[in-house]
Amino acid sequence: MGMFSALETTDLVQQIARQIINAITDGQLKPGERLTELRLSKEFGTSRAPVREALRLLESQGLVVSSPRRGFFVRTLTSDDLRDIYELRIGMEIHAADLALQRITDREFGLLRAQADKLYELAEEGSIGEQIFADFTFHRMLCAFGGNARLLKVYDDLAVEMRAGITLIGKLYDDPHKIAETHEPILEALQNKDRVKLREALRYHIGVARDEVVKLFTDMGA
Amino acid sequence: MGMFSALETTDLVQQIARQIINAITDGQLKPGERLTELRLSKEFGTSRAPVREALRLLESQGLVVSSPRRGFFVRTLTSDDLRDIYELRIGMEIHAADLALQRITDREFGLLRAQADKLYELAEEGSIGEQIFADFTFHRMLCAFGGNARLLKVYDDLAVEMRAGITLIGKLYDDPHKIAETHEPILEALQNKDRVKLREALRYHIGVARDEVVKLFTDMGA
DNA sequence: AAATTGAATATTGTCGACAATTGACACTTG
DNA sequence: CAAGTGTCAATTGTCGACAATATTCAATTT
Repeated sequence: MGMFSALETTDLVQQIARQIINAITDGQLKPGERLTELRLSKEFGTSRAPVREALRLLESQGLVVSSPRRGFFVRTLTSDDLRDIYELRIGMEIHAADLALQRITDREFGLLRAQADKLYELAEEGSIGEQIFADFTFHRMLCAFGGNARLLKVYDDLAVEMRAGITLIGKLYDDPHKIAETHEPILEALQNKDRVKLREALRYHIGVARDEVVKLFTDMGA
Repeated sequence: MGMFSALETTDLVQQIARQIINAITDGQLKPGERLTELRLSKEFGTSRAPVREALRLLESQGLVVSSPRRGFFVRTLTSDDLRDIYELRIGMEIHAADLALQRITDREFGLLRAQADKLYELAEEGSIGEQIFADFTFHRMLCAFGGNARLLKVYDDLAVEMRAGITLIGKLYDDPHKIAETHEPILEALQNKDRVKLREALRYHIGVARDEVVKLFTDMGA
């Protein structure tokens, strides 16, 4: 390893994309809202070109939609979309966990255990945002330990959409203590190398989240 | 229904992206090859702007990679990449099939049956390209019948990469008759609504494909 | 000869401009 | 007054240009 670390190449497109993502997942930009290139480029102090490229990037991630000659709009999530996203998440995460079962190291398991413990802490004294982020981190770690880079990339894309959906709902979908506890069967099955139990645990765990999210979203009248 | 159908809005970016995809999956553009914007824009007779946007689109699909200030390159697939892609495909397709099991109609099952029969026909008298496409269509139909739009989109993205990998290998990875036959257990399990058998059949079927593809690819010295 | 340096060339990142298209709104017309 | 038409401002699609950066390659040094 060299003496110096690579300097941050501040890619303008990347920066713009990041900011728009944040604005959407924070709820500052509302679903269906029009994103005119000129307005955005003025806010960022750039020309329209990098904004357009950033928007295309976001379009491929499903965060915004475009129709030719009409421009870009923040994607409107329906309850069907949310159901699909969580449903897909179930399938991917079960598969990742299945892969992780065969290759997880003690150190990695320890990291998962620690992350689960963090959930208990945050259930006592954390903000909703922190709880959601910690929960997400647990599941992302599980996917990462599956060792499939392509899967992790898809999972991250899904996560952005999930976050947008949850922000839209605006409240936690269950008691945080209960959420923390439901991670135990997952860890247990992982430790015992029990594939069937692991699958069951994840299917149940995420299935509950899916049902709650869809329900809350539908109740809001979406 | 009106008298006229909507005129094709020939989106330039879309057209360019399509052409580049074809060139890559056909093997005209080789892995690692540099894609300079000026050269492409000259070939297409456009300016660089739409070319850049098309390349970003392809980047998000994983077909090309870019590094800042250095430009775009056709993605170089490693055998690890191919393993990851097929591994992920196993997980997604099992999940899609699981969903399809619960909701598939007789008509849809008939379409799958017909597609499987087509594989036998093509094993006798079809080109390799036709066989691969027919096989792919069968599996894509299975995913579609799962009813999850988001999953189908991810699957399609994966398919583009799979096709690029197969083109790179340049030959079929197994006896076409054998390939056709291995679809029977899938159809059987689907008809009998046997989730476990369906999962097993798919895992085996795609697992064989994964192993063969990775093996051929590694043998080529990649 | 191998490695290093430096100038020349090629390429990207970004910009401002212009034509084509869309959507809104006032205006005509029956 | 409803329906349709024409006009105008706003916005997108595309382009060519320029500065910043990367790559190439010949000259130089070790």
